[in-house]
Amino acid sequence: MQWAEQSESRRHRSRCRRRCRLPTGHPRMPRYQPARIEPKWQAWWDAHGTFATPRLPPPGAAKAYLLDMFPYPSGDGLHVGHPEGYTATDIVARFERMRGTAVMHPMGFDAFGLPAEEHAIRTGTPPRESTERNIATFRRQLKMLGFSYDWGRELATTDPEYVRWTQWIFLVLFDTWFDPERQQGRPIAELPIPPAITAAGEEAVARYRDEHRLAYQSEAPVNWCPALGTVLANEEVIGGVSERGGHPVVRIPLRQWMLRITAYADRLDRELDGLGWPESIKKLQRDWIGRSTGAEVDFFVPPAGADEPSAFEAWKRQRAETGYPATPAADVLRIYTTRPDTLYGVTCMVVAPEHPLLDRLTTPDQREAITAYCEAASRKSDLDRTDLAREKTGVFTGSHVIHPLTGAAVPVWVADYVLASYGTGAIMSVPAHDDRDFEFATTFGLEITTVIEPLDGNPVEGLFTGRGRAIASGPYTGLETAGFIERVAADLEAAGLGRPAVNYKLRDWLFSRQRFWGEPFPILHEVDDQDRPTGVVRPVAEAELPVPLPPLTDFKPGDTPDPPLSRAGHEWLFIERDGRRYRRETNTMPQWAGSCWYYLRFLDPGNTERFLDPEVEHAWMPVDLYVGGAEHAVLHLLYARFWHKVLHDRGHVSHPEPFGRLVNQGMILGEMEFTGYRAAGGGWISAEQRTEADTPVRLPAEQVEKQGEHFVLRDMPAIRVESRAYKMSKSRGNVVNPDEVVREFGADSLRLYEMFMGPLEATKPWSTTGVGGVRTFLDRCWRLVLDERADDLVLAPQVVDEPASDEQLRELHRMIDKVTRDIEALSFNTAIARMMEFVNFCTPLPRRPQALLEPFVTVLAPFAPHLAEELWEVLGKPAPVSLAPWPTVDEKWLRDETVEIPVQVQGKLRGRVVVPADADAAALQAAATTDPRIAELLTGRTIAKVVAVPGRMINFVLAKSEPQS
RNA sequence: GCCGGAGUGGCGGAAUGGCAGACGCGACGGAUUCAAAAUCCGUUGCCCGCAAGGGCGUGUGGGUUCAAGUCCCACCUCCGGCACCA
Repeated sequence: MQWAEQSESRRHRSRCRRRCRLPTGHPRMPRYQPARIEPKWQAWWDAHGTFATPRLPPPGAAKAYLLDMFPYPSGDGLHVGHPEGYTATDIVARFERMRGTAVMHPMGFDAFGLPAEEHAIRTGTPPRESTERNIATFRRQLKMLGFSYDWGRELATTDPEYVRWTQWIFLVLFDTWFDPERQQGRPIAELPIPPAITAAGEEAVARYRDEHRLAYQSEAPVNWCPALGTVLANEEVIGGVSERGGHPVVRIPLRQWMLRITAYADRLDRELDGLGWPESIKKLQRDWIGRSTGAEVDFFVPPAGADEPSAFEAWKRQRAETGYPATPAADVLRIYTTRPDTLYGVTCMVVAPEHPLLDRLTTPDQREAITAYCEAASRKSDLDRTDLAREKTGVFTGSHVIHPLTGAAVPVWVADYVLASYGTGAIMSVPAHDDRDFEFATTFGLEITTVIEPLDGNPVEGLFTGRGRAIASGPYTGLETAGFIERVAADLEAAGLGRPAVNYKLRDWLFSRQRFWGEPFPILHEVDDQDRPTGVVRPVAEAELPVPLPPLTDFKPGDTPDPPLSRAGHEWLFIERDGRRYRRETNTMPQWAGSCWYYLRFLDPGNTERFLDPEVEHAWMPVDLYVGGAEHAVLHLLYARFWHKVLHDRGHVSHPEPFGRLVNQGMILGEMEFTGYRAAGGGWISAEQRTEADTPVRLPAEQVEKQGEHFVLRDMPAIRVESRAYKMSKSRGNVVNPDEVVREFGADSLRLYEMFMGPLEATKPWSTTGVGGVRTFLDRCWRLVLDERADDLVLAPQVVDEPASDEQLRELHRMIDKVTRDIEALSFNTAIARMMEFVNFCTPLPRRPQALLEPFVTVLAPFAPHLAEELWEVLGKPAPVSLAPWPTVDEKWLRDETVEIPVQVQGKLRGRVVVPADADAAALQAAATTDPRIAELLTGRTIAKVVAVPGRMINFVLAKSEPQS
């Protein structure tokens, strides 16, 4: 394995050396040397401002906003996955520019983030320093690839001016409440205050407002690891201990900033409809939002010692009068269900361990068990609690509630498979028709009552979760699921016992982090003379933004969940305004904040008056094409849409959605690998028989061959070998470095290769010989125009200034037509294939008319811009080809005079005939039947039918005949 | 378990229901060269055949159609995502 890798890379290196070095003895021989021409043209574009974008599109011009997901500038530098999407948008940007479209094509850096902070903790270097260093590397690498960004618009989310407006948007969220009736965010000043609140005084009004803001504070349980001194994400907690170090983790409530994204759940779901996004991504978002419809139902909690039937009847009478209350009082257990048609199958209730009513429902003899159970549950992370493989656990509370329709007593249990954060934190358990309830009931030997049977009438033993027809359901017996749900929900509502309800899996967005390297919140907490918070919160005035990060030297987390910013000096931490003393908010925003609106700031990056000029916004938005990895299918794209909608509601942007068309580039895997397995004894073992004990060994391709379905060892065909490509990773050692590829093959080759690998959206393995293949193509382009044997850059002797032939023009215009359509469809691999065919066509020509080469170079320009500029110059055309007009296709060259038509007999290809392009069905048939082979096949047979598609094919269908003996 | 996506030569991949394998890699042969590299030209799905030609071929099994890689049904495998949301 070692050996194979070494020999391979040695081969690459030696090939590179041959290619890149000037040929000895002919120092001026003008070979294609990307290392020379690429920096030259990058500097030229820079100096001439070739890609600078005006503030507004010129009057009358179409606009195109072509956006890449901006990178996090990691210390590892650019990965070959980055240029894949970047090249795609760059080709479109360059193409659109050449067509006269006003193009917005910016780039920046998503520069807040954990790695920089961890680096800072390790080394003591301020995160800003390492971040700036990494940005410099990324910028150099992006420029090296010749992307046509307007670098004048570059921004980093960490720029103080950018942070200023991120904080400003937070204040917009803070100043907004969601009006459910209008389904719209509105200024907090317009929030109607109930008279009772007004009467209670100014403080009550302030509290009421705070409770309705889109940015609000709440006590949320978090994973706190005392040993590590930090709060951990759910994914970082395994089995109740920290993934790193195995330290205990406790769930503690902590004051957190939340964003009320759930208010927009419905719009975020519905407004996906019109977007030009992949259906799979829309579905991911819909699933994440997780809208479900059903009903809420109240189960009566009988007061201790009361006569239950009469208390229940009294409660029902009261409910019939007052109706269903918006918030449940302590006399009911409220549940949410998507299947109210199974109400008659309820055999038990289950509440989450955190349910507020649990304490009241617990009887003295069960208290000890319940307390122990809840404590154990509180120590588990969400991840442990939702581990499906785990057996159901739970404890009986000792008490019961009354079923609102049947009046039956239903026992109440507590179990952690019920989540406090969804619905009402309590469920009705219907074991016969829900698999989780079934499992729970089976574990604890609870009753199972069947109330639904399948529509086909065959009764089902045990669990049936499908829709069907109700049985043993009182007045609803015989109804089908949909009708039952509709009717029972209406009946419950009329009786004040329940109502139709909608629920979302989406939770409000926990927006604060106990980290240093993020945007400080522009929020002040009032403190008393002992520095204790009074609970009054005040936003920092807009004019005082940005709130900068304090200078710190120690970024380490502390012993308490207190954020690093709380260790800032007093001069940062405390501030006086209007005679009151305030302490700054010390949490910071998560990394998502900056990426929620960068696409807006690109349009107006230098604006010091506002976050974005409305005139500019109106002219460029929405984004016409957004390309990036599918890993952002949910979070980034959902968060950005949410912010955008709030900004829209508040009148700051003119479109409800930011990204019109979205495309996900596929992942680039490492090179294909063959893996054999050695058993403990040293002998080979076939891949399908291997066990954990066998050692994987990477094999060179020469030792492997394909036999039937599988790859086997060439020398031992009984031994199967695995063949696949893996995700690039440092630990696997299969990471391809763009710097090295550019050094060996050139930036144009890297760009072209990544586009030629396959469809943009497909996952595809890297192949270094494949890069060599496109490099060969570029070499051929070079030689098509230039004389490699001359001493200077001069045209090849075959290049002539004479008119192109009809055949050549036909070839040229077809190529232009295909490439144009393929760019529009983002089908770059086939566009490149077509250009290759064109070069293959031109190479053997003894005389190559300039009229053929010049349009070709313009078409090549979006793909291999540096080479195209150089060829353009040698052809004597004024630079830059990057802004030359895209060649127009002359339709007349797309039409053929004659076409070759396949002739089928009984659906099988039996010959071809050449006919005029406009030959109709009759002419086709006449031509086909004169072909001797076809005529012979038709002799003595009856033609039952002739299917002739003019310009396409002809098929003779024969009548059935007796088999000849 | 659920939801996506994909299965086509040795490999990456092309193919509005109408000539399967464009283009590239690799391999093989030739020209050039003292030799090699580079370059240029050619061959390359499998099987039978000297050839002309024929047969078979797009994960598997069915179906629709004059015609299926493409449409429909069932299944298998791989990749990715989600995962007790009542």
